[in-house]
Amino acid sequence: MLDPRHLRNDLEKTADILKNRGFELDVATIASLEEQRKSLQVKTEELQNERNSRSKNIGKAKAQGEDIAPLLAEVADLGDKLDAAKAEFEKVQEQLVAITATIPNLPDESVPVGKDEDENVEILTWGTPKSFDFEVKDHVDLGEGAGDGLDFKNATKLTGSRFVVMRGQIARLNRAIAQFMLDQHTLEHGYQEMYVPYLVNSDTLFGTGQLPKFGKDLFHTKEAGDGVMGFSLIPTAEVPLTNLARDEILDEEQLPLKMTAHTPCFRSEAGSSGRDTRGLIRQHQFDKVELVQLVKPEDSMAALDELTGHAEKILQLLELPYRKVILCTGDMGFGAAKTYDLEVWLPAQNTYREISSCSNMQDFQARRMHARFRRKGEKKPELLHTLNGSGLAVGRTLVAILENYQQVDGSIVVPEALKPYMGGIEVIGG
RNA sequence: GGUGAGAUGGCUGAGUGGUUGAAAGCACCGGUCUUGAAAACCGGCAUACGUUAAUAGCGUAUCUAGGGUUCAAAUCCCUAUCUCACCGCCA
Repeated sequence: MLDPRHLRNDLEKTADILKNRGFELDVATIASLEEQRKSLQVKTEELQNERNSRSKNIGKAKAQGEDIAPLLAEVADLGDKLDAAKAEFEKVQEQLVAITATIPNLPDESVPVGKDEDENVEILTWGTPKSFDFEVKDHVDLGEGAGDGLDFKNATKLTGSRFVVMRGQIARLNRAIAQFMLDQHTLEHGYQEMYVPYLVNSDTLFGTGQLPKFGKDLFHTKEAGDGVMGFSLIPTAEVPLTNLARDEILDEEQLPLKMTAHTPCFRSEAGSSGRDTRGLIRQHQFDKVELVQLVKPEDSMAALDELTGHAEKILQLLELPYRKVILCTGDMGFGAAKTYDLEVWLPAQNTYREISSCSNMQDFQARRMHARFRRKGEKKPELLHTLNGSGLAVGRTLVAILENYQQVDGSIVVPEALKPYMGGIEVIGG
């Protein structure tokens, strides 16, 4: 959520900035609602003030044994007037909240202006794509070849499209990848390992920005209604990890708070039917090791570089060629002020594909979830800055390893960094 | 799943429907005293929003949450959530 002051004092300027990310701010509606809000709020509070003071007087009069009938007659219609004013005020307030909850974050000044992913800017490339002297197979052929290690057919039987069954050494490799990442982040990068619920309520989803706008991308297991909380499967561990700070006031000394978790992620992929239908690239369920940092505002941009570096380190240790791009204004996610994507080289597609997305949300999520901290010696709590990034997506890492480490006979060499996690296995399949 | 008891400020914990945003204690901050500290004593100590130049005043809201009754609700009623206890079931 944006600071409401942007909408009160800098409406036009805010609208211009949001245009860069392809968001049309309804300036006229907001301006008029704001004006109504102001006068209705003052009016309502005045009426409440009157009711409070009159009620107090009635109490006093009664305590002194006076006749309160005339006083009661005086306030007879006050309740109705107050109810009417309140109803009007709440209606305006609701509309205003509904609008502000769907406004995306403002891009940081350092973010290139652009329309879509074609205008993202490459920052660097790392490693050199290996040249193969045979025809490369894609990860589906390689995985199916390795003892039916990737089994899409059975997954379709069990559930439907966009799921996978893994078996044997491929399943183990998938586990090894996650273990390796967790160890690296906890032992070398200073993150605390966390275990979190995979089902979360709608307050939590609102906090990180999935609701109210992106409910269609989620799997809901229990519908909300009648005052009952709904539950949804998490689309990323960012959701539970970041929300740990919801409604909390942290001490300055606790920051930066760095957390990591390995969780499954569930995405309905609404609106992407027909894209990446083959293989592991786009699944309804996949594993991810997530990095989350809660930091002081002045530290968040440096923290983004650091966090992105932690994700890059994984790719480097796995010796997977990648490139780093900065997303342009038009391609950024809803809550992000600045985002780096890491894209890994996939030989079979002859291109780089996203494997990590690292974002600085600044105070956007913190404002939604009242996540604050207090500086030593200061009275007033301030909003935290929140950051998150994939470190990395496990499924896509598996894809990258299968394709980049393949040999002519269809076998896959286990990357050096993963050997300790593979129980002596050095080559898979073939 | 059943039955019962609860949910009050950072924590503990009072609170007969009426000058209660809320006693008291602890913690914390400032002061007096002291060579210094402790003790004792005195004072201060929530958050959000609105108005405002103001982190000054003033107003409004907040005693788990949402509804309701009332001139007036922490207090009465309904619903939800959570916690605790016992029973049932269970990895």
